[in-house]
Order: sequence, then C-alpha cells, then structure tokens
Amino acid sequence: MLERVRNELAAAIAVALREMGAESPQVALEVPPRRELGDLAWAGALPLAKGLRRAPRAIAEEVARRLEGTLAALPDEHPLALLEPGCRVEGPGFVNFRLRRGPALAGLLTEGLRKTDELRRGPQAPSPEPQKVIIEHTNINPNKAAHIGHLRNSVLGDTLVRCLRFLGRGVEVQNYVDDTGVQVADIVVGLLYLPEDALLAAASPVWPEVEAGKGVRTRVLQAFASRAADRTLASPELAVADFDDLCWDLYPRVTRRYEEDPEFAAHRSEVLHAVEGGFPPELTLEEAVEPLRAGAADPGTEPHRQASARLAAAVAEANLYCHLATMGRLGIAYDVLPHESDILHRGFWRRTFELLQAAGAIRFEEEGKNAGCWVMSLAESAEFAGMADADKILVRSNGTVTYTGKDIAYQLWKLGLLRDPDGTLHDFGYRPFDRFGQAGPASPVRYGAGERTLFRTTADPGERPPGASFGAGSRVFNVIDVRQSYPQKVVKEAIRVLGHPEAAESSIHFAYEMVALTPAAVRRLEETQGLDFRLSPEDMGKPFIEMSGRRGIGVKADALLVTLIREAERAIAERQGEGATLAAEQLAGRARAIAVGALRYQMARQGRNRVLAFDFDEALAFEGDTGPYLQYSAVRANKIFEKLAAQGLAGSAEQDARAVAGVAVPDDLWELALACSRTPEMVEKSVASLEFSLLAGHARDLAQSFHKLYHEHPVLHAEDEPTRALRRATFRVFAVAITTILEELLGIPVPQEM
RNA sequence: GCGCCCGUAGCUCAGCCUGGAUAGAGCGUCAGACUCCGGAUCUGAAGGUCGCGCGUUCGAAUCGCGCCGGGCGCACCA
Repeated sequence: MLERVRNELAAAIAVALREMGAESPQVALEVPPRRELGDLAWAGALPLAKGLRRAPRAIAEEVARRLEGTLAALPDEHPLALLEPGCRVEGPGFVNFRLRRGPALAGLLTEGLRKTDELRRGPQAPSPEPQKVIIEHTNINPNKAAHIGHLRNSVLGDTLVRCLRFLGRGVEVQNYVDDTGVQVADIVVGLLYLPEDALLAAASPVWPEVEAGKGVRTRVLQAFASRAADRTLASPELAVADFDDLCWDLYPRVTRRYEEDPEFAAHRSEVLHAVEGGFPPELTLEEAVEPLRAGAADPGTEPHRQASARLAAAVAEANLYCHLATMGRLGIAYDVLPHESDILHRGFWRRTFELLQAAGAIRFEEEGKNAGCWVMSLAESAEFAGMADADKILVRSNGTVTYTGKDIAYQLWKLGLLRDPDGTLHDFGYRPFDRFGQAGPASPVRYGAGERTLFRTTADPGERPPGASFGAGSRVFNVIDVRQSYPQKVVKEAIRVLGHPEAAESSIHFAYEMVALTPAAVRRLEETQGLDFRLSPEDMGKPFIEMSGRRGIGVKADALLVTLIREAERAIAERQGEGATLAAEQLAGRARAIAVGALRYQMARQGRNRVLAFDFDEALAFEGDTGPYLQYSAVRANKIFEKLAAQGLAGSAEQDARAVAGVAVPDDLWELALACSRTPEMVEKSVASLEFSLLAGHARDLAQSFHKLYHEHPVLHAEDEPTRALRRATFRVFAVAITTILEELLGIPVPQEM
C-alpha cells in the first residue's frame, strides 16, 4: 500500500519537475525521522538547486504548489487520495506529506487479509522460472559435524532465499557436496589406518557396540556399514551423538598423526587416489567393507582401492545426512545437492578445460615453480593488479584439478554457460536423494517422508526424473565466507575471459566475515569437555580465536542448539511458577522454537562484514535485543486476540477496517502501523545490500514499539468500542507484519505460548 | 609488500551502499511501574571528540584522500 502511494507520488513530482525544466529527474521519497514532520518526504529540491539555478526552498514551494493542483483533481479511489490535501515545505527545502491515517490503516488491514488468504491457500506450485535465481549455501565439508561458522553461512543463505521468494522471485537452493576432497579422505584414513586405541577413543562414545579388545577396526567398520543400512548414522533426535560427532573427534586425531609420523601421510595420498578412481555403482557398502578388514585385501590392490572409494562416498553421505538434519532443525531446506564427484565423472572439467583452452585463458607451464601445471594468468586483469604472482593453478603437476578449477566448471553450469560443442547444455543426471516435508514456513524440515523431493546429481545425464531441472540461473549467489574472496574472484575472471562479461557480473559472491570464539568461550569449551587446546597466552589475550576443525576447536551447531533448548526449558519453567506442570511435548516444542529464534536472530542481526566473536552468554540471552524478545511480541499480540475471541470481542479485520476509516488515529498507534507498512521496503533494501541487519533491526523496532503500546493501550479493557476497534486494528496489522517477518523471512517460529 | 574488512556509549552492535531534519538499540549501572490483555515487558536517569587529520558540500558517522590501530586474504588446501 505504502509502496503504491510512494511510486505514484514520485511520478507526480517527476512530472512537476519536468514542467519546471529539470531533465529526467530522479525522485526518491523518504520517511521523515519524526512523525510530526510528516509520513513521506521529498528532499530532492536541495541537490536540484544548482541545476535549476534557483533557491532550494523556492523549488520546493513551486513543486508543492503544482502538486496541490494535481492532487485535488484525483478521483477517490486513486492511491494518492490516501494523502492529506496540502503538503508543507519545511527546513531548507523538504516537502513533507501526510497520509490520511484512518483510510490508510483500513487499507493496511485489508492488505494483511489478502496476505493471510494467500498463506492459507498454501505455497504455489513451483513453476519453471525463466528468471531463476540460484543460491548456493551451506557447502560443509562432509567430514565432520557442522559448527557455528556453518550456521552463519546457512542462516544468511536461507534468509536471502526467503526474502527473494517474498519478493516473488523464483529461487533454486543448492548445497554443494565436496565428496572427493582430502578432508573426506582423512576420515577414511582414520577408519582404515589410525591405531586402534585412537580409533576406539573416537568411536566408542558414539557407537557403544564398539568396545575395547581385539578387532576394534573390524567392529568399527561393521558398525558403520550396519548403521548405514539401518539409516541410524544420523538420528532425528537432537541429543544423540551421530556419525558427524564421531568424525569431529576422529579428524583431529588423524591430522595430529600426520604431524607426528610423516610416513602416516602416505595413507592420505593412497586413499585420495582410490577416491579419484571411483567404484562400480553396484558395489554396496557391506561388500566394500568386507575386504577392508585386516588381512582380507592388501592396500594397493584393486578391491581395496574400490572399497576405499566406496567407503569415502559413504562417509560423505553420512555426514551430509547429519548436516541436513542439523539445518533442518532450523527450518533450512534445499532443492538439489550437486556432488563434486559428479562434476568430475560427468566430464564437467574436461569440457571446461576445452573451453578455457579455446579461449586462450590457460597455459601449460614448462618451467619455473609451477612447472607441469596448467595455470590461468590473471596478470592482465585490473582486479589482480599489483599481485606478486598473478597465476592461479587449475591443474596440478600430478594431473588432478584444483578446487578452483572444479568451481569454474560448476559456476559455468549454474549460469547455463557450460555447453557441448553442438550447443546443448552439458548437464548432470539427477536422482531423488530423499523426501522431506515442513509443516509451516519456520517449522523444522524433516527427512524420510514428505511432500517434497530433494534431488542429488549423478554422472549419467540420462537420469532425468520428472521435476528435476536445475542450473542455468539468471543470477547466482554463492554464500561463502570472505576468506574465499580470492578464489571467487578467479572464478568470476574465468567466466569473463570465456566471453561472458555480463554473466560474470551476475555471479555474486555473498561474502560474510568468519565466526570465531571469544577466549572466554574457548575456556568454557575446555572446561565443559575436559579438553586442552594448548593455546598460548598470546592467543588467549586476543579479542577472538579462530575455530579449527583440524585441532577440534569449535562449537558444534547441534551442541549449541541443545544448550539453547535446555536454557529455554529452564526459562519456561521459571516463568511457569510453582505447581504448574507442562506436558513434556509442549515444553519441548516451545523450547525448540525459542532456541531457534535466539540462534537465527543472532546470526541475522549482525552486519555481515563484522567478525562474529561467539560468546556463550550472549548466545544464550533471551531478553533485550534477541529472537525471543521478538517472538514474545508476536505471542503477546496473538494472546490479545485469543482473549478477545473468548469474550466475543474479536471483531474481524473487515469490521475494523470499516470502523477505522473515518477515525482520527493517535500518533503512537499510527507510528506502529506506518512502520509495519514499510516491511517490503526493508526487505528490498536488505536484499539489495545483502544486509539482513536492516531487516532484523526493522523487526526489533516493530516489536519494541508494540511492547510499549501494549502497556499504554489495553484492548480488552478499552474504555469504549471505537477505541477498542482502533487498537485492535493497529495490533492486527502488527501481528500480521511481525509473523510474516519472523516466520517467512527470518525463519523464526512463533510459538503459541512461551 | 599488495588487496579487502573493521574502528560509533563501559561492553556487544545498528545506522554508512543512496549525505539531510535532535546519532539509535541491547547488555551493564542507578531509580521506578498499574490488584487491569503474561514482567522474556515497560518508564526514567547517567553514558558519544562517530579512531585521527585534510578535503568535497549549503550540510559529513555517511563521499574522497592520507595517517593510526586491529583482523583477514594473496597455496600444486578447500
């Protein structure tokens, strides 16, 4: 509603300015900082003063005069009829406008009604979008549990997805799986070669069936295979330790062993080669595990190699399931899981290599430090000017492709630019990975059953199940932390030199700063988990400490969620008072909502360019500028309507709209209603700048304003019916706005009670 | 060395892209709140050379340049 008034008013001012001699005037309308100034303002007279050679105040006054004539002649149903007649010129040359509050508030009510109707009808069937936006986020190495850094990535990515969908854009969400990298190989090395005592220490806390004694490795491998068959490597239960937790512990043990014993590192390249070789598709995990047991096959033989590769795939898939479950708890879902192994086996790189060669973008180094490598020269690009070494290796001297090389291929596919010589798209094959469902916009995503299908890629382009059509986006957002800016620039540059400068600009690195730990948080981890990260006093004196998967320094996403839920349960119990006992299921549901709210809000409210120094006390805060504060405002508003309904005083949005249309709306209620109407503007701004702190701040402002009014404007005990209708109308507008922002945009569930 | 990011109240952070009207929150501190829709709330107080300097402008936290302090990149890791 506000948007339409704005657009029409801007157009009217532009007409006036053209009549006054301004050439193609750009008119921007803003909302004045204080309501007594007005509801909309035009400040453009000041910059125009020079061009028109007139005093800004005089320009503003003439614009105002011309507008008055235009506005007076409008029919009642025109959007600008919502403006009060007459505008005021104030200050050095601001033109301020006021809305007719009653009719505007009525308009907001009916608008909210329409929105609710749409929601009730459910999500529209996803139609093939010509202007599809692709967002890649999460992208966690499938070799250990997700940590809070990954949460920042996924929450930012998911919030962008939600905002774009809100704005009506077609969106495809991809979660890239690096299933062939060294990191997965390291876990396989751990399973196959780590001394049994170390393996036992990592495995037995998670898999109780693995006990001390002879044949630990055999039992670990058997447990892995049988749990994979039962699909119990990733449990829907949050408090249960899963395979990713086992890997979290195993991975640092492997990397430490590499440092202690250089010969041990040979296993790494052996496994890596095995993984690159792949395995026959019919090879099951049980069959693969068989020869891996001590003595059944020697390392270096083909059965052993294939079995290692099969094991690596299973490790990656098991961790992937764990990650999906973790993110699912936060209401985060995906459409497709592109696998790195498929990029290789489908020949994405081979084709990309041909294209790069044909464009003369790469060259083979005969000598020098990069001898034997294929490199891309960046020396000619302004972006990389001043670099000591402006060459980026895409193919190593041993013939394998670097991550950046694969990423170029992947990015070309995302943009619909990877084509075979005959011009057809070079595409993956697809296969359903799992079914999933989500009860509401901010509800947990559950796998195993449900209405939607999550697809994964395959290497066989002949596999095309119905509904599986991915890639070829008109814009691509890659959500990756800022430390990867350099390789991201290389990818962009490759697209440019391949002859696609516009596509390169449509390929956007959504960069955000890393999540680190405060020294206090590190100390707390050491205390609660009985660990010693052996950090120096200088480290502990820094403002923050970087997480490290290799050293096991980090806060696991699920562990944080568990802690948050426990704290939320405690807070709920405290507020319930003596005697009141809540059904366990209710308690769990509310606590989960609060935990998710606290977590997602913390990630969304901070600007993306700032290092997030994670602190437990801050993360566990439920009062003040927090998710639960916002949730509470929605719960409170809904509670009013429940109570009203119980007494037969609820009325309806239509009734309130009629009642309010001719009534004087006091300043404070109007302020809240107007702020609610600015939500689409805030979403636009957030998306344009990729700063969700704007949206989070907007939501907090709304909640703050509501909480204040809640104390001053009782609805149930209003002095008369017109007063009640006015308050009810305003709070109705608020309830719709805050619920939309929380559940649809920020993915924060609104519980019934807290 | 080159590049990017950060510096705003005691602490944690919005606001900067697109200059505008009195720079905002939260935490912490202090003082308060109705037998009345849930106190995860609200009211009030104290707390700011917006790192420093120069410039552009009618106007700078916001734009430009230069410093200072901190962080991160510049891999045959991903």
